[in-house]
Amino acid sequence: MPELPEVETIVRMLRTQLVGQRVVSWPRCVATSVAAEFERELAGREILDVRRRGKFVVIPLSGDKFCLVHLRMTGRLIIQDSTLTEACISDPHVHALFHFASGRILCFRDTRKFGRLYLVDDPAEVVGDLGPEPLAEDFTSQHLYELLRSHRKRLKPLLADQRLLAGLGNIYIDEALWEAKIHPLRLGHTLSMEETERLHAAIRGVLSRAIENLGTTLRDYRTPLGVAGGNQETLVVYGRQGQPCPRCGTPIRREVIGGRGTWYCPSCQAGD
DNA sequence: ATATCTGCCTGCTCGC
DNA sequence: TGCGAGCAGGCAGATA
Repeated sequence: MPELPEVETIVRMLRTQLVGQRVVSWPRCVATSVAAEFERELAGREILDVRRRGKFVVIPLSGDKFCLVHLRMTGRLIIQDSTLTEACISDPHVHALFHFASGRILCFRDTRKFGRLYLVDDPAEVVGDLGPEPLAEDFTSQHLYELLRSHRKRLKPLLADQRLLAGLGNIYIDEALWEAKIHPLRLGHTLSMEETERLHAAIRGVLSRAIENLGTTLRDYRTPLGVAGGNQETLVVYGRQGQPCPRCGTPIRREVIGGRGTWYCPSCQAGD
């Protein structure tokens, strides 16, 4: 499932491949009037940049429009040679296809159809409510401290709330909490400054490392050129119930918190 | 304000 | 072997 590092990896590759390209057509999308509108609106526009905001891909287009993509669980953006256009169109999971004058295509493929495409005048219509970027230079531990104190929520659902902090998902929350040695059920406002500094460093460290490794591939995620990420090798707790904590040897525990599978070390991360 | 539940989806795993 | 049940989870929306 693409979280911040996966989207960042995708955005970097798309940027090198697509900036300056012109959308020729949009031959296929879901059969709604909205899709027809998409096709009409996109044709002829040039891709000016490819950026990321939280887990969104943000594509500024010529003519003051923005295309935004959220991959949710299984969404993928794939760059291919147009010789494969027919194969893409006959793929039942391909829901949209950008054609470019260069002869390449960009496929939006999503087996579970949770992903979303947007075409808007202002990105704020879609991402206006997102919290700060955890990797931004000006996102300090003091900011995180204030953010944690502003809500009486448990850390797991708090860190997953995109309105409070943008980009974290199930995997990196669990990994960051393990690294910071903090229990996922702790109430955010009970963290000391020292604990907050540990969490701040852990979040940024976990995300930065994942970007260096081109993202975490557990099943579906691939870069736009079809390559799996390598960060799954570095995961310590996510999906590893019963396996020994590499820090203390205690078996990793799985618990459902806020409706999500949550993995943590009951010894290192004691005290909820 | 926060927690909990449902729906959206499909592929995969598990148990019979 | 085959099949149905249950599960996974980001997010929106409803409800407690």
